[in-house]
This record gives sequence, C-alpha cells and structure tokens, in this order.
Amino acid sequence: MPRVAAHKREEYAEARREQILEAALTVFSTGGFAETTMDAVATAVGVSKACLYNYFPTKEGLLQELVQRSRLLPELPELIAAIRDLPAKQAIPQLVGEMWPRLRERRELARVLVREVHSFPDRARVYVERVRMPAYRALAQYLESRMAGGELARRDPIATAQCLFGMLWSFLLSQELLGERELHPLSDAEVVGAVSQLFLHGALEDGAPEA
Amino acid sequence: MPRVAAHKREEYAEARREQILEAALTVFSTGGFAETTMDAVATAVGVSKACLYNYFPTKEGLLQELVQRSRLLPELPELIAAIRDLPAKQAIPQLVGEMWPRLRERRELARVLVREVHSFPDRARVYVERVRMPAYRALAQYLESRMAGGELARRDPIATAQCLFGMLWSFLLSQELLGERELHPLSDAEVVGAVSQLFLHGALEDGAPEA
Amino acid sequence: MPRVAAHKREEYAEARREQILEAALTVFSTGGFAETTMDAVATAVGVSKACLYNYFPTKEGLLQELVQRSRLLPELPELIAAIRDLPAKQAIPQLVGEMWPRLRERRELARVLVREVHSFPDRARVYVERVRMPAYRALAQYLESRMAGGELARRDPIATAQCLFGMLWSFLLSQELLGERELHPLSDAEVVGAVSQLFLHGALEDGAPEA
Amino acid sequence: MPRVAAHKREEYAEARREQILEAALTVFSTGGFAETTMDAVATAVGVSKACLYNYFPTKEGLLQELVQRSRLLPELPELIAAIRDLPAKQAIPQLVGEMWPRLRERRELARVLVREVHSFPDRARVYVERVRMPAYRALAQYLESRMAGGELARRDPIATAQCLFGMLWSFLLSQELLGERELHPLSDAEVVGAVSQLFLHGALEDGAPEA
DNA sequence: AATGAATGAGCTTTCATTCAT
DNA sequence: TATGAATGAAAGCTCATTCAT
Repeated sequence: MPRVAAHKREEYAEARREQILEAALTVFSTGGFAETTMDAVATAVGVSKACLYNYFPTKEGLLQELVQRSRLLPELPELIAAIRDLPAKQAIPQLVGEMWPRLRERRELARVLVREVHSFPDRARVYVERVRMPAYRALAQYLESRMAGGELARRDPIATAQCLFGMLWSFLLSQELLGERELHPLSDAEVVGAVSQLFLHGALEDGAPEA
Repeated sequence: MPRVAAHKREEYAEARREQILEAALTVFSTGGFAETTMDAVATAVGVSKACLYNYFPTKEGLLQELVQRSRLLPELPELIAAIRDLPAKQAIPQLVGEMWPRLRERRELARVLVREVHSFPDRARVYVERVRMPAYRALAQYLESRMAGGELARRDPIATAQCLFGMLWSFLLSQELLGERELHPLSDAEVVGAVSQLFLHGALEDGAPEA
Repeated sequence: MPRVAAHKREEYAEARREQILEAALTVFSTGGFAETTMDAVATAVGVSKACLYNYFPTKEGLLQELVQRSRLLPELPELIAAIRDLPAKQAIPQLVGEMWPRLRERRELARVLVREVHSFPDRARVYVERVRMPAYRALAQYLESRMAGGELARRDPIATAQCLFGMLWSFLLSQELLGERELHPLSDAEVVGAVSQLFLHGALEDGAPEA
Repeated sequence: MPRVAAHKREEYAEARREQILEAALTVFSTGGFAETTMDAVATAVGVSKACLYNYFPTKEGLLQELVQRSRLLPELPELIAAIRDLPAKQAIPQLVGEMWPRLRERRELARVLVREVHSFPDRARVYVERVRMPAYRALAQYLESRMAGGELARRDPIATAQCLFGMLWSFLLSQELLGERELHPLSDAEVVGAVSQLFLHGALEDGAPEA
C-alpha cells in the first residue's frame, strides 16, 4: 500500500472519530449518558452500532474521550492575552462579554460535563485537571498582575477567579439548562453586566453609609 | 380498625418512606441514579427490593420524591429573617457564614441534584420552582429593601441574588464534589470570606486609580 | 418468616438448580456449550432466560457447576467394593459388565466432558481431580491387592487401571457419540467381552508359539 | 496467460491455504474453535481477516478442511507394512513404539478433533470415515492374519484393534491434554510398555492360580 | 491478492417491575 | 407488610461475513 493511502486512511478515521464524538455530544446532552443507547448514538452518526466499536472500545471510553477532548473555552488563553494590558475595569467586562456567548454556544458540552462528571472520580479528575484548573490559573494570573499593580484588592487570586467563573457557570446552568430563562429571563447584556459589575464593584453602593 | 391503629400505620409508613429516601439519597449520590439498581437501594435500606414498591410506584417516582422533598437550605427563611434589619455589610457575611456549612453538610443532595436534574425538563422544573426560585426570591427581597435604602447599588435583585448563590454553588461543587480541594484547598473561612468580600466590595481596590 | 418456610425455600431452590443443570446437560450435549444459547437452556428448563441468572452467575459458571457435580460413575466405589474379594478373572468381567451400561446411560455427560474440558485448563483440572483420578485410584487399589497376591502381573497399577478405563472410554466415544455403531456395531456383551478378555488375557493365544 | 503462470498461482494459493490451516490448527487447539475468532486466525497467519475468505468460504469450512485433511497417523500404512511379517509379540511393541511419539507430536490436532468432532454428526462422520475406520481396518487386517496363524486368539479383529487404539488415545488425552502428567507422569517407554504388555499378555500373571 | 471499513444478526447479561405467598 | 421468584424488555458488545478499493 502506498504511503499516501495510509495517510488518507488515518485522516478518514480521525474524521470519523470526530463525527462520532460530535453526534455523541448531542445525544448525551439531550438524553443523558446512561440513558442513551449506543444504538441512538449510531443512528445520530448515521452508521451501525457495531461501527462505533471500531473507533471506541466501549461506551464509557467514548464518553471519556469526549470529556478528554472537551474544550469549553479553548479560546480562553487568547481572550486573556487580549486583556493582559488593560485595566480591570475595562478588561473584565470585555472578557466576560467574550466568554458568555461562547459558553452559551457550548451549552451541550456544559450539560454533559455537569451531569457526567460528578460521582465519578475518574471522569472528575480528568475534567478538573484539563478544563477547570487551567482556566482558573489563566485568569488568576491576570488578576494577580493587577493586584500587584494595586488596582485590585489583594485576595486569593484562584478563589477570586473561581468567583467569576462560578457566577458565569451558574448563569449558564440556570438560564440555558434548567429553564430559568422562562421564569426570569436575562439578556446577554444583562448577564454580562450583572456579573461584571458585581465582580468589579460588589453590591454595595459606592459611598454607601458605613453601618 | 380503630382510627388510632390507622394513624400508627401511617406513621410507620411515613417513617419507612423517609428511611428509604435517606438511603436512596446516599446511594444515588455515590453511584448516580441511572447507574444504581433498586437492589442497591433495597440493600442500603435493609429491606427487599419488592418492598420498595410498596412505598414508591417506580424508581423514577422515588427520585422525583427525593427532588420534591429536597431541602438544600430549609433554614433559609429563618436565616434571612435574622438579617432583615442588619446592614448588608454585616448581614451578608453572617448569611454566607450560616449557609456555607449547611450546604457542605448537604453535599450528597447537591450531587444528586446537579447530576439528575439537567437534561430532564420534568425534574428540572420541580427543582427550579421548589428549590431555586424560592431561594432567589427570599434573598432578593432582602437585597431589594437594602437597595431601596440606598445601601446597595440598584441592580436586578434576582440576578444579584443569583450571583451570590452561584458563587457558593460553584465552590460547593468544586471543593466538595469535584475534588478540587486537593488541588486548591480552601478553608470554610476562606470560602465565606472570598464570597462575602467579593459580593460586597467587588474585586477592585477601593479608591483604585480610575483608568 | 417461619423456619420451615425458609427450609422449603432452600429445597425449592436446590430443586431448581438441579432442574437447570439437567436441562443444560442435555442441550450442551446436543449442540455444544459455546454453540448453545442461554435462551435454549431456558427454553429447555421451561423458565425465562433471566431466571437462570438467579441460580448461576454466568453461563460459564453453569458449565463449571455441571462439570463439578458431574458423576460419570458415582457407583464405582460400591462396584469395586463388591469385587474386592473376588479373583480378577471373575471380578473384571463383573466390574466391566456393571460399568459399561452405566457409562452408556451417561453418554450425554460424557459428551459434554469430552468436548468442554480440553483446551480449558481450569475445567480440565476440576475434571481430572474430581472425576478421573479418583476412579483410577479406586481400581488401582484393587489391582494392587491382586498383584500382591500374585494373581496379576506386577505393573504400574495406575497405568493398568488407565488401560481398562481407556478402552471403555474409547468404546463409549466411538459407539455412542461418534456413530461408529452404524459402521461396526457391537452389542453390550461384545464390548464387555472384548474389553474384559483383552484386559485379562491379552491378545496372544495362550500357549502361542514363542517367536 | 500461459499455463505456467497459472500453475504458479495455484502453487502460491495452495501454500497460503496450508499456511492458514496450520495457524488455524494452533489457535483452535489452544482456544477452541467456537471461542476463537477469525481475527485471531488472521493474526496468527499474519494476514487480514478478509484475506482468509479468499481461501475458505466460511469459518466452518476452514474447520471442515482441517478435519478433512487431518492425518493423525498418516504413516500408519507403512508402519503396518513394516510389521506385516513379524510375530505379534515383536510387532506390537514396535508398532506402539512408533505410533506413540507421533501421536504425541500431533497433540494439537488430537485436541481439535476431540473437541470439535463430537456433537456434530457432519464433522464426526468425516472424521470416523476418513481417520478412525481406516486405522482400525489397517490394524485389524494384521491382527486377522495373526489370528489365522494361531498366534493371536480369535476375537473380533476390529474390536481388538479398537482396544489398542483406545488405550493409546486415552493416554494421549490424559497425559498430553488433560494435564494428568503432573499428577501421574509416565515416560514414553512406560506408556508404550504398559499398552504393549497389556495388549499382548493381559493383566493376569502367566500361570496364575486359577480361581 | 489483500485489506480497512462496515454491518446484521445475535449473544450474554442486567434490571425495573410484578405477583403469589 | 414483606419477600423470593420470575420475567420482558432492553443494552452493550461481539463477530462472521461482505465489499469497495
């Protein structure tokens, strides 16, 4: 067999893998991992069930790969790089404004993660180490530099970063996945504004009378 | 049969129901709802599998009841009542300080909710309407009164409440359920402090140089 | 629950187990273990497939139990006891005459053993240790006593016993299981006679001219 | 295409067939026919699974061919020819001494036959007609001539031949395939001696006291 | 001639649920 | 009320076989 063909083969196989992962994301997100059959995945991909097993060893293996490859915010490094030299007052709204719509777009992945990652230490570890911690660290680094400059209050930068992501994550789950949008809808601008303002200024009125 | 006997019988049945729900919470939290068999629940309760069906119509019904009865923070009304007349600067740390350890204690329930409630609109609705919205509203009411008094900045009180709960929820998931405690441990005081400070004052240093 | 009921339960369960084993023996013998589905076993028993799994953990476990409990010649000790004090010339034909029809009756078990026990060291060990060696030893003991009395030639008693069983086993396989009966049929008397005579006297004509 | 090329092609194909059969024999012997996948066969051959189907129509066909071509003792005619004019007392030990090591060498084939031939009338017929009966007949013919000469006792020559093969077969299975060698090891000389002696002289001590 | 990819059919095993006792 | 026994309905996974290349 000529080498080129082998190359094409690999390309083809990789494309198939991605095709399967994508379809799996959708069906797992819609119906839950345990509740979704491999038949359903196969149908979504448009191949036979047996074919899936040429690409992933087990159903669990498919999920693992999904979590492994999951990139909730692959652009985060760039987004942070873009605000590196901006003052927080300007940087945070910009950053949040960029992150929020991206997170919204990836709500399917978010749903799979939030559902399948708890209770399963193996999956959780992969997720925390590959997805969460890097994000914390990237933001914390920025915050730290601004704390050093006296612009931000000196606090645990990781914990502070977590506060920001926590608010966003919470809005994502509630607005996009739990249907709170129907009970208390918030526009993108409102979410971004609420999170940015609170993160920067807190809830207190400036110059509020000291108790 | 005399009324008394009937009463006793009902008491007994209710005790059994609660016994089952408690055991179910533990095993569902540990292993996930779909992944846990009714046999496992029965074993945890110490009765036979068939016996469970005298108290709950189906496995799903058992979960529904669990979510239905779930009280992540049943004490919230009292806690809020206790701070009603306190200024936010004092009230928020107190409130957060009371909520956080209670949430930590109820991490099993939190895990079940976070896992089983997404992807399933029925369960989600029950959860949002009975658990989340009431909590938002209770806190929002307090915040609103303090906004009216000029102590807090005028913002959407529900969204603001969500920000507070979101941060706490996020810390709960990451520290207690995802094992981030091993990568970046935070004491109770640190969590309470970080959330309270950020919520009240924001991340900006007071009197930070305006860009 | 009264003790008696528990007792009955166990009796019932044991009866079911035996019922399953019996049916399994038949279908495995007819169609081969690997080639036979659990559905076929269930149908033969007259219960559902799932029911089988209340009594045996796996298909392999069912076979293991079958081999474990297999008694090709449970009466052997008695048969040997009955000839203990008889001279070999009388004892061997009597013994062979008793063994052969019993083996014939158990041809189903023989077929399962001959098929499923080779290539699988685990199964083989159980079979050899529990079925074959005890039989060798029982016969060898008799042979040894007769060798000591000068009636039989002094040879390895185990190997000699194996020769006798080997001939019988071979006739069993060929006549009953391989269909040689159609090509060269042998009556019970002929088999018993051929084996006994050869075992006692050998093929040489007495007083045959020494080469 | 010239005839020569066609010839070469056929030679090549036949070589491949034999290569496949040889590898199949090994893997079937090790793991059992039904339990072995075509993938395993292909791997053992060093070709792709699909390639096998260019040489054999089905997995069953592959086995059939294996049984069909199986020669447990292809040299038997010569071995018998070599003893034709020898007296039994000399011929039998010589014959057994030649057969036993050959059988031992072919234990893989023996294992496949013993496992795959019972329960399947089709396979059994092929095996009996092509392997067993010819062997019986060849030996029986020799025995018959010696019976005619008065050297051997007059008995059913086929049955007598079966006795000899039966003992050998039995030792082959138990020593080589069932692991009895570890419990009661017998050297080649011992096996050959035991079988030859018993076959010729029987177990009785010559001139043993008549009961 | 050889193979990577695909699949239909089928198998073992699981489990929520039922029911007679 | 409690349960041991039974089961229908899947689900995950396997594999002999096919076929375009």
